[in-house]
Amino acid sequence: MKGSGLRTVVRKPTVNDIARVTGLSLATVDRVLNARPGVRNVTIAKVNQAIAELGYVRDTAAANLARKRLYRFLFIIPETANEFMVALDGEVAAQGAKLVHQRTILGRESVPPFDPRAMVDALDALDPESTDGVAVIGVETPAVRDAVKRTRAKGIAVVALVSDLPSSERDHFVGIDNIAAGRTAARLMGRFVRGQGRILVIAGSRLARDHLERRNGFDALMAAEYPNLEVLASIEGRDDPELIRKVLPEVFAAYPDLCGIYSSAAGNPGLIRFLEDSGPHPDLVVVAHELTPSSRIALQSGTFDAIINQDTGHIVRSATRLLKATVDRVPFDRTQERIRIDIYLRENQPHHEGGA
Amino acid sequence: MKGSGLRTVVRKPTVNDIARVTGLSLATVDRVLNARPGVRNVTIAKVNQAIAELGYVRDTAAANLARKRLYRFLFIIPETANEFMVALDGEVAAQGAKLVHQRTILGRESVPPFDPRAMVDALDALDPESTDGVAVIGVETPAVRDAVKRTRAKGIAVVALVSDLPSSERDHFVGIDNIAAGRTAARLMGRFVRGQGRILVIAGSRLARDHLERRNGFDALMAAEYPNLEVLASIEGRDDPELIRKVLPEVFAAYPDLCGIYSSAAGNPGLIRFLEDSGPHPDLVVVAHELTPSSRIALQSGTFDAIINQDTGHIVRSATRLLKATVDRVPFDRTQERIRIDIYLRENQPHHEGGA
DNA sequence: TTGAAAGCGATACCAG
DNA sequence: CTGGTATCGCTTTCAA
Repeated sequence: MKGSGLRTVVRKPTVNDIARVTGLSLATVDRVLNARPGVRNVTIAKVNQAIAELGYVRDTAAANLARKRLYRFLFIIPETANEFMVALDGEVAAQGAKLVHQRTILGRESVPPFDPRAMVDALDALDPESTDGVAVIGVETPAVRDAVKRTRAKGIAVVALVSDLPSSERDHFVGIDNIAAGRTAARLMGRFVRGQGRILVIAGSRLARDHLERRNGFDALMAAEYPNLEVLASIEGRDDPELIRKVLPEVFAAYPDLCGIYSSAAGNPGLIRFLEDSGPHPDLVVVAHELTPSSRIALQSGTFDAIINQDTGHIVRSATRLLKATVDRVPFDRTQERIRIDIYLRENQPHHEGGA
Repeated sequence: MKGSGLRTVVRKPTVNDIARVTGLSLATVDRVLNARPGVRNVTIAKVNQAIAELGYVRDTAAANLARKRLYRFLFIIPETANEFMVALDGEVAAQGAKLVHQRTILGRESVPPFDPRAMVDALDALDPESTDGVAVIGVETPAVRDAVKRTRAKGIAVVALVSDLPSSERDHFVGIDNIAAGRTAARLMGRFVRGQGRILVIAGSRLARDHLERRNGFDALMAAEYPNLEVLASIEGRDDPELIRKVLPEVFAAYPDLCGIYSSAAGNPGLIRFLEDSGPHPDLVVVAHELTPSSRIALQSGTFDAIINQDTGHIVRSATRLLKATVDRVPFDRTQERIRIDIYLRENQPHHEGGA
């Protein structure tokens, strides 16, 4: 039995120690700590010297207390009825309720989906006086890209959620690697399907970068490794359950040898309803995205074979932490912020204990 | 565009407000807030009344500052060389380094693996004066169970890590549902294997509850749903790579129709070495546990087909949060603390960006 | 049983 | 350019 126990009782140095060591006042120490103007270079050097020697690290909690700091973050989420967005919005609301007690307030604002113009207006309306950071789910168009740049220029931190906006130079992206997610779906499809036949892909919007990336990843791996499975031209579900439900009968009629469906976007309830109404499909493999109330049931009953998920709770927590780290200009833990590409089968599905 | 913006600037009530409203002093308010003795019942009632009316919630950061609170937690981890334990230990070290700046110090202590006696001694040596909580990975024997009870009776919070100790009435369990993990492995095996044949299970120790549960879950699902696959009596790998490597040749010789291996414990490097030395096994499906440096490579190269993982970073963070919540007697977020049963295929494997 | 006042670590305002 | 001091929300002696 050995170990690096708990005996290291380290009285950490404070601003007072720095003041004492340098013979300066608290006020001056604070000035250099916060890079405020009006301090001679020699003095600055003296303080930094002491900081280095003492190994001083600011106590954020105390600083926030004194400063009465409030983190005001806004989540701009598409106003769609799909379960994933609803879940995400619910997480923002739920976590926001707790974060109030940690000097953080989360606001929510919804904009019409796939509407770059609305997103631009929402961003341009932001006031840095009342908003420290914003998390957006948007489509990557030049207008949006520029609006994000303007927002950051105003001094508001920006993270892209779910669908990346790399060209906008947002501070961070919080979401999964969608190309990898598409490849993962393809791998599951390839290994689960027996024999050969055709695969149907139900896509969402061609405007959304995440949907496109999934599709590309899926097609690439299927083509490379499962030549016996023919991937059909995808149908555009527009995340609309009713639309999806209505077009599926024709597809099934046209391709009797359909052996797999990859539902790469939203609108799963329509797919589920069709599959359950049209009797059991024992040899059909269905892989879908996002663990939601309806897809959960479909997975349980065997209508779906696998679900690829991104954890909405994690996404919201991560976005909040990253916005905080950005405005505080402090580093963050990469591994903690990496959103996993979750694979759920019936057996490893987390139990739903009430909650939103 | 609508939303519940950010305008709600809520000046939250403080102890001063309570004092003012009740006409009492800060000291008295503090006494009832912290359930300290020496306050008349009427006074207590008055304060509680005000708390309820104002909707007061204590500012933990300020309280900890004033109290100079330090959270001292100890992780007792088996002194095994296996990659999973090494990773876990590394996480404790890494997170501990950052947590110092958040009034939290994480200690580490190692004990001989599968040695109930050593664990009991380590627990009994704990002093509540210098330790607020402890996270243990241990085997569930009556002696350990009682030692955990004594530890809690001393006023030290206890969480079980990775392998549960339900009979000990530990405060929390941080880890996965291992029965479900076993079932998940079985499902992957059943869906990935083509045709029929025998399945080999490499087990760890019969003392470890987590290993047993995985085995039970695996067997149950295989028997119920894949009768065409015969699961052999498992071999005891004792988490020892060398031992595993040495016994495998006989197994392969004895069962030429081996079509799957479920490596349910540690010791993967031995399995990998054997598989790679004995030439390619195109039709052999291998499912193993824990994403580690060696299993990562095996997954990438195709030697392993799937890996079931529990995130060590998450486990350590969760254990720390739960210990904190326990000693502070405050609630926690169930969904955040649930450790997922991760499934990794080659395609959704997280990129390794340096780090431990 | 209750209150006054100092202090935790850091910030900010007002003088000098 | 630099220092003194009140303050943030809460805890903790020390007195009364």
